[in-house]
Amino acid sequence: MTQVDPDQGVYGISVAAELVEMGAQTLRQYEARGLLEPDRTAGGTRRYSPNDLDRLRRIAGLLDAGVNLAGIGMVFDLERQNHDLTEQNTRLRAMRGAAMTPDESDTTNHADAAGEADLLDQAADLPGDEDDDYPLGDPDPPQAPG
DNA sequence: CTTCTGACA
DNA sequence: TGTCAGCA
Repeated sequence: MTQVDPDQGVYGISVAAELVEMGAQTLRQYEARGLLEPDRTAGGTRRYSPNDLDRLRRIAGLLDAGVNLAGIGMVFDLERQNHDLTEQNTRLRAMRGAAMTPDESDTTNHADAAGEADLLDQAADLPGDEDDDYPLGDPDPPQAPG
């Protein structure tokens, strides 16, 4: 049986917009905001995957909950970081359980010191490898009167 | 179909 | 702020 890749873009923007009950312009806007990145054909037209449609429905839900588009972008980024960190966590746990015997808690000579340091480096780099998108720096919003 | 700009609540 | 209409 040929299983369908849920990440594979199949729907054109009009079909996708109808399926999620949004305007096509709105879908383009979400992509411009970085909330979505549907596939593109060689000609440059968007192809939305089933996962993209789920993402669009989640955007609608978050908007309905009162989260603005900027906040939704933060939610998605945090979800990705959470996913990556969880993955690294399970790998670290698995490796430590396999490589260490009770007597070998010797601090001087770890057989897998190199590999362990490598994983630790990856874990440490995770939050930063996403170039700092949301500085959260200026607390005062630049707002024009009227 | 694409990007871009402006208007409305 | 988010959505929609019109243009090229």
